[in-house]
Amino acid sequence: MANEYTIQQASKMTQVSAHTLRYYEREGLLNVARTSSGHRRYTDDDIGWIRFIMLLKSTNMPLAEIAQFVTLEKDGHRTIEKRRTMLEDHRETLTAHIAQLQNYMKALDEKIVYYSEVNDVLLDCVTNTPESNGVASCDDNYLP
Amino acid sequence: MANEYTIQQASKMTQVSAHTLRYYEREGLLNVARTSSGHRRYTDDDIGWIRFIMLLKSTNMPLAEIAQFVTLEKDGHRTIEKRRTMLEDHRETLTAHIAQLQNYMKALDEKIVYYSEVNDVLLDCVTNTPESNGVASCDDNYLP
DNA sequence: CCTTGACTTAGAGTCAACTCAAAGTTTTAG
DNA sequence: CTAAAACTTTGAGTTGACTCTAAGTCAAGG
Repeated sequence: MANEYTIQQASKMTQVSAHTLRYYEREGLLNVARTSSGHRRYTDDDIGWIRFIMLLKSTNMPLAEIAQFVTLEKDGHRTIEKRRTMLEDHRETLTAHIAQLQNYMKALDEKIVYYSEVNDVLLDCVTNTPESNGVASCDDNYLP
Repeated sequence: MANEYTIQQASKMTQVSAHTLRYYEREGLLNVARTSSGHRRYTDDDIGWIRFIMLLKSTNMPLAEIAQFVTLEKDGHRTIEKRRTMLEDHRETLTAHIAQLQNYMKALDEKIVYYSEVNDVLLDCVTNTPESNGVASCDDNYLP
């Protein structure tokens, strides 16, 4: 239960490259124990924390903010309230972001419908001889 | 109905800075007419197109892909089918992305619940005298 | 003991998407 | 007609998040 992993093993377990793991440590997102010779040894807690970092990252939290979270963590349980608040704020941001994406999705759908319709019109143009039809849309290049 | 706008006006109308509008043009996302002296003149179609670019961008389409879209547009209606396909592919990507964010949201909620619970436990620790309770979690710093 | 592969660091390079600066030209208001 | 504001270009700088290189140290198998 007190497992330790090299950077390569940690990399495999978390799908984060060793390069990036070192980078995260330099940026203060991670604080990994070392052997006497200076090699990193990741614990299960570290692995869990890296997975959490990936979760925050995937939901658009910037590294700097994640680093701030870590700073709070170093100050122990006095900061738990603050950290929960950070997570809740982040949750709000994410909710808003998802809602906005769903709106964009609607707009995108409308564009797609529009393209389908224009395509139908143009198929008509092709079916008839080019000269035999003077519909403006057959010559239009622009599609908003 | 054949309105024309300077770059500043276009910027105001689309909320995209003049800097960025020039940048987009350099990157092939935009093709704006000029006055005889070389000043840009944006049409209503250009404004519509910029808004469309912003939509694609907001839904994570990289500029390079948007530029490819423009290239197809230049080739006229022969490429409409292709462009619709691109939009549909993009729609799929967006759908998947939203679904994933919703999953992350669930994971985030679990973390928040966890933090709330830990906080409750710690409040207990504070309420009782420090020495009178030997619960490990009162001293733990790590929160996965 | 030796080799091979894994590890270490500091610092440079990359990429996307801007963002700004400098030096010069054009437009417009008075 | 002139001064100020707006425009032009080329090219460099910035930011966030990596990604790689070089030069060296360490660890495990035969």
